[in-house]
Order: sequence, then C-alpha cells, then structure tokens
Amino acid sequence: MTARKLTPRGRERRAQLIAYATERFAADGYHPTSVADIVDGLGVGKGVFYWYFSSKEELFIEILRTAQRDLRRRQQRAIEGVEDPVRRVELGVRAGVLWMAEHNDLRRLFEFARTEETFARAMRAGQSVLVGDAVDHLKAAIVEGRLPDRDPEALALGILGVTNVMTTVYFDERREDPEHVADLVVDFCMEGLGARR
Amino acid sequence: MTARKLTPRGRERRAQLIAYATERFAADGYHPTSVADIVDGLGVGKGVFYWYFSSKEELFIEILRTAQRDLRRRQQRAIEGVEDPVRRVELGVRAGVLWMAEHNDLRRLFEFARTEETFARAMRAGQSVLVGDAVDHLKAAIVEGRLPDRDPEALALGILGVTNVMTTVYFDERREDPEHVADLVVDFCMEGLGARR
DNA sequence: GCCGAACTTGACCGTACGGTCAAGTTCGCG
DNA sequence: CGCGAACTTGACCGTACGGTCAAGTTCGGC
Repeated sequence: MTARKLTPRGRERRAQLIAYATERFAADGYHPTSVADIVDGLGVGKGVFYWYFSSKEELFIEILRTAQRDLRRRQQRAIEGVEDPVRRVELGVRAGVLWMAEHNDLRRLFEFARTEETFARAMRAGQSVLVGDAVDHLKAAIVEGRLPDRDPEALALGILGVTNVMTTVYFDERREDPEHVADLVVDFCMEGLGARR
Repeated sequence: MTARKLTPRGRERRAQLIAYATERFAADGYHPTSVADIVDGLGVGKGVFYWYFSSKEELFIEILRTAQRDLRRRQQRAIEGVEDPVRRVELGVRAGVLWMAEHNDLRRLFEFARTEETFARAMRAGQSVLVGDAVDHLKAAIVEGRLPDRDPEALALGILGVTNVMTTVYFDERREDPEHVADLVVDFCMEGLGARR
C-alpha cells in the first residue's frame, strides 16, 4: 500500500480498524477471522478495509510492528537514567511484563505470528532487537563482574522465555496481579531455581 | 470418529497421513495446509483422509495428544530410578530438550495450538500434566531443603518457558547441538542469571 | 457554492476450502 | 471361489474466503 493521505476522520477510521481487528485476531485467531467479520463488526462496507489496507496480511504485520515498537519504547523509558546494568535488566523485564499485562491481545498475536513463516520474519526481527538490548546490559554486567561470565545471549533468551510463559499462564488463564507476576519473572530470571551445585 | 477397524495396511496408511500432515502443518501452518494439500502430497484420493479421520481438526488434535503422551513418556523414562529430586528435575528438563530436538515439527505445532482456542484446551491439559510432574519434584526438593522455599508452580513454569524459547531459537533458527542446548537450559533454570542480591 | 480528494458502499468475482458419497477395488478368510 | 469388510477414487456440493470496483457520499478549502 502506497501510504494514503489521511484526514483526521481517516486516521480515526484506520485506528478503529486496527483496534477491532486486533481484538478479533486475539480472540479467534488470525485465520478464523475474516475481513468480512471485521467490517461487519464495525458496521461498515468492505471497501473501507481495502481503502486503508492493501490486504489482511498487511494489516496484521502493521499491528505486529507497531506493537513491537511500543513495547521497546516502554522498556527504554523504564531504564532511562539508570546506570547499574543489573538493575537495567531487572527494570526492563518488569516493564516488559507490565506491558504484556496491558496488552494481552498483542501478546497473543505475537505468539501466533511466530508460528507462521509469513510473519515469523517480522517477529524475529523485532525480537532480536529486544534480545540485543538485553545482551548489551548483560555484557556490561559481566565485564563489571556483577554477573558470572556466561553466554549473554542465552541468558537473554532465558529471560524472554520466562516472561513469555509466565505472562501467558498468569494473565491469560488466571487474572493475576501484574506486579506479582513481574516479581515471579524477575525472581526466576535472577536466581533460577536457586540450586547450589 | 467412531474408531474404525484397521488392518495392518490401514494402520500404515493412517500413520502415513499423520506423518505427512505433521510435516506440512509444521512447515506451512495448520490453516494454510488444506486437506487437498495433504492427500495430493501423498497421491491419494480425498476419501482416504475422511476414511481415517472425521475432520482436519480431529487429526490435528490427535497429533497433539499423541505427541504430548510421547514427550511425557520420554521424561518419565529419563528419571526412572533416580531418587534425588533436584536431579530428577534436571534429567526431566534434559529429556524434554532432547525430545524437542528430535521433534522440531511437533514443537512448532504445540506453539501454534496454544494460540487458537479450539486447540488451547487440549494443550493446557497436557501442559498442566508436565508442570504437575515438575511441581512434585520441586516440592520434594524444597521439603528436603535442597532448594529455597518458593512457589513451585512458578518455578515449573519458568523451566517450561526457558525450554520453549531456547529450543525454538537454537533448533529452529540455528542448528545447535542438542546436548549443548540442554546444558544452556539447565544452567539457566538452576541458577538464572546467577545474580547475588 | 463548487470542486476535487477523501471516504464509503455493497454487489460481484474467481477460487479454494472442508466435507460427502456412490461407485469401484483390494484383500483376508472361510 | 466368493463374500463381506476394508479401503480407495474423484467428481461434486455448498459456502465463505480475500479482494475488486463502479458508483455514490462527505467534507475541507477556496
């Protein structure tokens, strides 16, 4: 789609489509949700959809990219001005968990997007940025002797994994308090099972 | 489907359908893979599919359930005769990682199945069994004072999360050595980042 | 008040989907 | 051999999908 000129009215309509589609995709899945479902749900004609998006796929990728950008911004804001690299990791994790709590639907979309090659590329790109951010802090912490010297990328992936599963189970299946979940994620990431070997 | 009587030939055909469908579902996704794709790929008529399965959905759920059972058996075999609960956790995790390495396609199917309500029920059931197994060992370890006293379910979920993400990234995107990945997963699970606080 | 760009409508198109079924073939067994 | 159950075929069905488009409406700027 060659970016259209949008009036305020158009921008609002576009945002409305994105919001409603996100909701439906998260609730029913990407494939089971048809373009007809989306426009009918909003009570508009089908042409409206194709005025703002060139395809269902394009809309989905747009949702993913916007969400990834938003998540990263949130994490960066959370660690602004903090020098201690270990603390930066912790604050980044907390911010990520809280973002997931507020955007449960987007988290579900992320999980689906990873499973289909069409969207996996976009997901990997965004994910590797977040992992890269974490790796930077972890490297710094290791250099400063604050953390034992282990593969920082593996550590970052571990953090990602704990966050994914805990947010899924605790937010999606139960309705746990976000702060409590953030504590659980941070605890596990910092100390794991706490086994001394 | 009211379980049909199968001759050896029939059992083989059924297994062939399951194997090929698993491959295609994992490669292209569940929805993008049509029943026609599956039967065409095997060079058989469409009726063959519906002789063995009452629907595409039923086949998929069957694949999931069989896989979950197989994974659990593998883990149970791995910890057979081991008394130390911490060691049981570690061996279970290693077995899980190695199973994922050998069944990358099934792992991908698991990830998709979690994202669609139709299959999420079946997935949660199987997953909660595995988590329950781990929780038992963790509780025992805590009682014995081998691990600090923390919510065992959260710990089990943490393990699950680390396993999921590391197997995805290291097996799917790169072709890492399974044993090495198992080490990374176990390390992270046992000690996390290794931060002393 | 008018013009063009922004926006909206909904009938329509080709296709491909999941699933059915009447008919035919293979095969083990008595 | 022969018969019934197991298995296979592929044309066919209704539907619903993603996407198009000619036509009409709204609206801001001049």
